[in-house]
Amino acid sequence: MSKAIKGCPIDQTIQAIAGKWKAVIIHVLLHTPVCRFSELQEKLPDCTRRMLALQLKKLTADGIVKKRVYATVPPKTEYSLTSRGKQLGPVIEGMQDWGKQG
Amino acid sequence: MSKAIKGCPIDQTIQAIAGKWKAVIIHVLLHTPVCRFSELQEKLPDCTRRMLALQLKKLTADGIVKKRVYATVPPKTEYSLTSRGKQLGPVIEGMQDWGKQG
DNA sequence: CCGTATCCAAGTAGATACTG
DNA sequence: CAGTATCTACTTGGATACGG
Repeated sequence: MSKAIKGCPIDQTIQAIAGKWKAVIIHVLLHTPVCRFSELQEKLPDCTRRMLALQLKKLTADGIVKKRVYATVPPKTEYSLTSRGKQLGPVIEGMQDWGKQG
Repeated sequence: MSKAIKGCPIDQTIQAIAGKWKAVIIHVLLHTPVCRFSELQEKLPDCTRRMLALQLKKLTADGIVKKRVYATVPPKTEYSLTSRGKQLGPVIEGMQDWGKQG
């Protein structure tokens, strides 16, 4: 999302969870700690495969989500939150609560 | 930000605070409850007048910020959080904390 | 099953100049 | 002082088709 604001912690966080899907993906992973790609798809039916893969990549790059790949046939991957990712729990739940009151 | 995800509270919240500036504007207003336009400019030197005005408009439309205009010369406006806006406090502070650890 | 590639529409952000 | 207008560049998100 364009450029970061220098020395602004909030902006760091915004960049990490911004976009249409990242926060909801984290929310799913908070309640389902280990998730396969197809599970995430089922839980987020409005998110295309492309967007899901893209956002998971960003989340992984930011150290929020970790990915485990099993070299099996058919392939299998599991996504889960890192400890840093889990620390976003209160923020995400707070967003959930606020949204429910809207 | 494109279209809302049906029946998803988190998405509501994301849409309300997304973008490069809205969350930091709210943060300023949490610590300086009543702010003139020029005060906000001073506190957010990297935000152009245009962006500041735009985001304040969205925040006002979403019922997070309220605006008070004094019909004086020179003109004077004051921005503050609505009660609904203040309820975002914990979320915004949580984002601040998480970002500081990054 | 788990993605990537390509293409396109829409939104977001910045620079700059102008106004009541 | 507190905005708006215009013009442009970049980013995001969706549809669809293809690949390991």
